[in-house]
Amino acid sequence: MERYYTITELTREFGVSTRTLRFYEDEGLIHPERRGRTRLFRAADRRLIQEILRGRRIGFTIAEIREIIQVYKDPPGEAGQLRLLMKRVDEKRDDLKQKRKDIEETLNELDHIEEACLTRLAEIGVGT
Amino acid sequence: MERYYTITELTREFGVSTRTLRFYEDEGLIHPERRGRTRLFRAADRRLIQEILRGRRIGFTIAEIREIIQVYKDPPGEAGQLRLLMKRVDEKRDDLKQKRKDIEETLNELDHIEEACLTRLAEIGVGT
DNA sequence: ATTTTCTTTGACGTCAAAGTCAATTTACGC
DNA sequence: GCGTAAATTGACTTTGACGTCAAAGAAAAT
Repeated sequence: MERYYTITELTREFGVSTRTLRFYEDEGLIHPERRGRTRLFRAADRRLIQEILRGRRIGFTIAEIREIIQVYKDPPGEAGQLRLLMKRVDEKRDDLKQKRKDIEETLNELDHIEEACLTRLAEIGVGT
Repeated sequence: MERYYTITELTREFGVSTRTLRFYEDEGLIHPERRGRTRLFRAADRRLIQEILRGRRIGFTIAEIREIIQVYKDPPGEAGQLRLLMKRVDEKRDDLKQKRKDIEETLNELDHIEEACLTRLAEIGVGT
């Protein structure tokens, strides 16, 4: 018998609310099993949630996340659809590369700020 | 006489609406000059807008962006404040590093998807 | 068995970040 | 100077992503 997770176990693990997970189900991102009305999350659901949250962290909308999941679940078979998908993938890639650059730059800025703080601290409170 | 930009020039350059720039002014992120009621944007405002949009792209809230701007404009002088700031900087750094990792992973996924598309395309429509 | 502790459902609320719209006011092109 | 295009302001609306109840049904613990 495969192990399953309760909803609160997962909320604790991932730091999200039950509302969030139910919301994701309403949005068609996950489909946990049911025993009666109670949701049973399997390892596959858990992994999917991890992916969803990763998407969320980098700013994907629910719709985008759903799209990606959809593509994995049932990839388009028709050539036109495939080309369309590749175009969208390309766009997303550019988007993410820009974001990565933005992040690098901001990390540099943060370094500068921290340095400035240290310098300033050394100037005033010479202790600690 | 220094050159200035009109609001629509900037909206076109950055792909945002006038409402957005006025919103940023309302939120105290920028302070363009005025001739009568009309806003005049200087090069400094323009650069600031670039930074704001960069912050936006990586998911900073208006409040966070305002905070960063504030720190540049008038860095805290008191030791406690400085340490607090450094803590916040550290947190942000962790956050951004996680995001960078998320992006790397997602870029990999996108590569896989694209490959799969190409393979599939080769299988069906053997010509272009 | 019954208390306590989840869990679910559904409806409504909220919050950030703008979008939209209407009614004026400029500014510009000639 | 005058018409037209652009800018401003203020109010209201929207959108996405949940939060917050309340009421009621199930589970677990004693």
